[in-house]
Amino acid sequence: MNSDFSIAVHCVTYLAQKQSQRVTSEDIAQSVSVHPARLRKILSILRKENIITSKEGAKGGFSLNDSPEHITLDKIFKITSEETLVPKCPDSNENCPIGRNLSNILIRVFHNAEEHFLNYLKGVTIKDIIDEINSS
Amino acid sequence: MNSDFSIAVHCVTYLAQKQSQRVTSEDIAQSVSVHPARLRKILSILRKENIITSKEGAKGGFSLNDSPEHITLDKIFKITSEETLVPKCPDSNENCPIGRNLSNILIRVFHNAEEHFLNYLKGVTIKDIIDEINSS
DNA sequence: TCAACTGTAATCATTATTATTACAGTTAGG
DNA sequence: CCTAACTGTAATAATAATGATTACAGTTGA
Repeated sequence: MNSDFSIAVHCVTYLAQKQSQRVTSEDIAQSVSVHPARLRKILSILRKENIITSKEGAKGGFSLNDSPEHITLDKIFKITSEETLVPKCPDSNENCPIGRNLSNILIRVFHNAEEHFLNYLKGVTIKDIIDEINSS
Repeated sequence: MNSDFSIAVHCVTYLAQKQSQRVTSEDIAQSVSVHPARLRKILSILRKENIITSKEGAKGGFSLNDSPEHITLDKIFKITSEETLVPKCPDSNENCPIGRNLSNILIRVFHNAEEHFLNYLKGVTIKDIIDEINSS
């Protein structure tokens, strides 16, 4: 798993703190310590899902599109990292009854496990995170 | 996440099918399609946790130490891949209130989410997997 | 028109993962 | 007690994934 998810959460949290002000990828990069070009790629995913809005050109930038209490972490996880929990199985021996079947079975098991994982994340919103930050 | 977990499950399932026969890492490698030296490293973890037994020397090899219905996937996940679900956060800006606090908050959130994940895996045993293999 | 942005692809550097080699230590069986 | 067949483990090399950086076309406000 790469760190797109945690970076995305960071971006959204950052934008939420800035209210509806428009901020540049350069600004956000200051907080996340990640290259603006990479941020823009991740922000682009969030935009396609309507979580944020972007504006090109001078005085352009990014801003939040939804309220922090409506943005749940499972949504962000799904769009940035879905399926990354499913383990890669080596392509095992097709002639072995275990090798042949195991990978599909494990993928199914992991699918279900990921669902439990997401189900928990569904209960956590950006507002929860902001509250935690403010109380610490 | 590397594929140690799925390889470990494969090994245990394989040994379970072989009953208490002793098999070599070379044998298992045939089924998993992974280098014997890597398998021995993973098998070594399983041995330390008493899931399997190993015997060195001529006629040596590996065999299962526990019954398939008692071996749950969460156990295997924990010993091979614990904490791998927690996303790596870039070391964000200490001078930014969000950067400073977010990584700890996310780690906590992911801890909890991983627990839900493991909780599901706890309900799946090696016997379940063998049954699925046999019925397919 | 130009400076300040986003959007995106291409390239390069770094890190993680995996395969392979090597060899010391153990053991069964002659 | 020798030797072939194993495990245990470290070291090295190859490959793949991730991330940083550069580059530049396209958009926009002033």
